[in-house]
Amino acid sequence: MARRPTIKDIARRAGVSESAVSFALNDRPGVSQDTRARIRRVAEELGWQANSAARALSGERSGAVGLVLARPAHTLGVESFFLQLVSGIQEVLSAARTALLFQVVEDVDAECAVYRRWWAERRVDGVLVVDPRTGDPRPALLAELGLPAVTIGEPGPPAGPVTVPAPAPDPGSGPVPGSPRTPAPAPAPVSVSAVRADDAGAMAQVLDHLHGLGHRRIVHIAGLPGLAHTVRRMDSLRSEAQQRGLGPDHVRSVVTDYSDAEGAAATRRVLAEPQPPTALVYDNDVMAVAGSAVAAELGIPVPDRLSIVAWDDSALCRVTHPRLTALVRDTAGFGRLAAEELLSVLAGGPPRVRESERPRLEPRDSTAPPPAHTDS
Amino acid sequence: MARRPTIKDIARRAGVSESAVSFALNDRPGVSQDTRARIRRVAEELGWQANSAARALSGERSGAVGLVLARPAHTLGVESFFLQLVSGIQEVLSAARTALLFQVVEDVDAECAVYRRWWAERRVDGVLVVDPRTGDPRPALLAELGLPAVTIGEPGPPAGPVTVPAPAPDPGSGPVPGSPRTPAPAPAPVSVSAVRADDAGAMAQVLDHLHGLGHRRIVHIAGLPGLAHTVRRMDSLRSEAQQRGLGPDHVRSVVTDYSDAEGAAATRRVLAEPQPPTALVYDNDVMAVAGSAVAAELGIPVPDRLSIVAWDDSALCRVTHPRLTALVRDTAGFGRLAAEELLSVLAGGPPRVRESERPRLEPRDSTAPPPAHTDS
DNA sequence: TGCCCGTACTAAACCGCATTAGTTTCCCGG
DNA sequence: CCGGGAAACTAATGCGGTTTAGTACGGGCA
Repeated sequence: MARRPTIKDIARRAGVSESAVSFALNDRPGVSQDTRARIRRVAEELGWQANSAARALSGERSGAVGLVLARPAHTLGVESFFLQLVSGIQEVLSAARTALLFQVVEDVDAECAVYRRWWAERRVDGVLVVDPRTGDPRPALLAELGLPAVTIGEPGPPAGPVTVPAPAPDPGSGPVPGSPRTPAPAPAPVSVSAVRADDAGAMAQVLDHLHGLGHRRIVHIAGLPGLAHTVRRMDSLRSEAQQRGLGPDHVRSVVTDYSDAEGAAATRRVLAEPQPPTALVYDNDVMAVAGSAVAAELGIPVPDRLSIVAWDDSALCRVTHPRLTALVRDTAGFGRLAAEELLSVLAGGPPRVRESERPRLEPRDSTAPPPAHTDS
Repeated sequence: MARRPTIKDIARRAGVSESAVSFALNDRPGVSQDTRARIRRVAEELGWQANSAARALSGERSGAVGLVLARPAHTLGVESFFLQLVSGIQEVLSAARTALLFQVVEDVDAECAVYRRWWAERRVDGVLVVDPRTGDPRPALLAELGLPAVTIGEPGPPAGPVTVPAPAPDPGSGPVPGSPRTPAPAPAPVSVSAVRADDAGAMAQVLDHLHGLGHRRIVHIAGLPGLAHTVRRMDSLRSEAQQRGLGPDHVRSVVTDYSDAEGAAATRRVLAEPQPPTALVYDNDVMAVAGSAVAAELGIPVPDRLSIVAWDDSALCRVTHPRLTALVRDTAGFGRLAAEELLSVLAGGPPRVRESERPRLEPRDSTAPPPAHTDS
C-alpha cells in the first residue's frame, strides 16, 4: 500500500516551506512564477491530491454535496428518472471535483434527519432536494441550517416563512473604498435555489395533441398528490382544458401513488364508467404501461378505442406493444442544470430559479383519433 | 445559521477537559461513570455530532464508502436492480453511520480513475465494486492502492495476478510478549472480499421449470459477454442442460448488451430460425418485456407457442400482458450482505466470500407446456 | 546614505478531534 | 506513616491542510 504524499513531501522535495506549496497549489500570491511552476511539477510527479478531510477541516468546505431520495424501498427503481438525473448531476459535479453523497430513506422525516446529520458532521457543502412537496418542511430546515440547496422541480422560491436575507450592508458608515481585491469569497449565502420543469408547457403539448386528434374526454392519471409537480400538472391540465372549452366533466385528474398497482386500478375504474374517457394521460411510464396492459386485458384496443400518453419516456414505452406516445424530457440535462446551479450558489452566486428545456411529445402508436361514435 | 457545537463547547459546559469529552464519547477508559454520563448528557443537549473531517483527519477513517457505476448514460435506469441494491446497502451503512459516495461514469477506465482520486483524497475507507468482468482490472488496482473492497457478484477471489498478502511476520526475532492490550486496531488488511449470487442454482431452477413443462429447445438471451455473471450463467446453462440430456443444439445462449433493442433483435432472430425455440430465458426484465412485445408483434401467442422467463423481477414483469414468469431475487438483501461484508472488512475482519440467498422462480402467465407438435 | 515599501518566502497558529504523556488524588499494603 | 499503583483527569501533540503574522532582501527615492 503506497503512502499518500502530503504537502510536506512536496515542500521537502522542492526545497521550500509548506506554506509556499499551499500558495503555489492554490493560485495564491506569495510565490514567484518560477517557484510556483517548480512546486507544481513536483506535486505532479508525486501524484499529490489534497486530503479532503484536511482541506475540509481548515477550509470549511467538504467538497461534497448530498442527494437524498425519500422513497419506500418497494417503489424504488422502476422509473428511469432518477438514475438519469443523477447521471446528469455527476457530469457537472465530477468536472468540478465534487463528490456526491447519496442516500435512500423511507420518508421525508428521515430525509430531514439526514440533512441535520450531514450538516452537523459538515459532510456536505450543499444539497440537491428532489420531489418537492406541498407544505414541504425541507426548505425551511435547510435555510435554518444554512445549508445551501437547490430544489429540483420546484416552481419557485419556497412559500414558507423563509426569507432569503439580502446581502448585509457594509459595516462602517463612511464611504467604502472600492477595494478591488476582495473577489467575494464570502460564506455562501443562505439560499434555496431551484430548477423547474416546464410542466405547464408540457401539458399544453399533450392537450394540443389529444385535442387535435379529436379527444374530448380525457383523464389524467396523476401521481402522488403531495408532490408539488403533481399539483402543478393537475392545475395546468385544468387551465389548458378550459382554454379549449373543456370543463371538469370532460377533463379531470385522478391521483395515485405512482405504482403500477394503483395505475392499473385507476385505469380499471375510469374505463368502467358509463362514459369512459377516450384518452388517458399517465404521470409516469410505469403506470402507462400498466394501464396499457389493463386495456389489453379488457379487450379495449389501443389506440383504436383508447389513446394513451406517458409522461416521461424510457425503454418501457418503446418495448411494449403498441409503443407508447410519450413526453420526452432531457432528464440528464435537468440534472446538469441543477448541479450547475448548486455549484454557482456554493461559489457565492445569488439564488436563482432556472427553467429547464421544454419537454417534447414523441407520438408513437398509442395515440390516434377517438372512435367516431364517441363524440363529446 | 447556527454554529455547530464542538467538543470544546461540551468540555466548557461540563467543566472538564476536551480529552475527557473525547474519552467519554468514544467509550474509552479514563473517565468515571458519572462524568461519562454527564458529558453524554451535555453532548445530547447541544446536539453535538463529530465533525467528519476532523475525525477523518485524526482517525484515518473517513466514515464513507464508495460505489461507482460504470455505464454509458443511455443504458441507465431501466433496470430496477441498482436502486434496489443501493437501498439495501444503505440500510446497513446508515445504521453504522457511514456515508455512501455514489458516482456514475462511462466506463471502467473512468471508474479506476475515480478510485485513484478517492484514494488520494482519502475520501472513502472502502468501495463496493459492481459488475465484475472477465479480466477485470479493478481488483488489482484496489489491492495496489490498499483500498478495501467488496465485489458484488464475483464468483470468488480475483483470478488476476493479485495475491492477498499474508499478515507481515512480526519484526524482531525474539519471542513477542503476548501483549493483551492490542485488540488489533491494525490497518485494514489489503483484501478483496466478495458476495456472490447463486447463479447456478437459479439456472437450475429455471431449467427444472422449463424442462418439467416439456421444453426441449431453449434459448438464453444473455447480457454483456464481458460481465462475469453472464459467463457464469451461460456455463451453468450448459452444464445444467447436459445433466438433463440436452446438448448445444437444444439449449444455447446468445449475448446482447442488455438493452431493449438488442433483446428485441435477438428475439426476432431466434424466432425466425427453421426450428425456433419454444422457450426463451432473458437475462434481465427489460429484454424479457421487449421480447414479449416482439412475440406479440409476430403473432406468436405467449405462453401457448412460446414461453418466456425473465431473470430479475420488477414491476415491469407484472404490468405486461401476459405477466412474466420471473426469477425473484432479494436484491436489497444482496446489497445488505455486501455492505455488511465491507463493514466487517473495514473493522479488520478477514476477507470472505459470502453467498446470497438463492433466487426463487415465480411462475406467472408467460410459461406453459410447449405446443404438442413441436417435440424435440 | 538611509528609509520605505513591495516581493518572496518562512514560521506559527488554527481547524476539531484522537491519542499519548503527564499529573493529581486516593486507596491499600507493608 | 510512607511508598506504590491504579483511577480520573488534564496538557500537549499530531493529522494535513489554510491562513495570518512575521522576516529577509532588494530597489527606488529623498
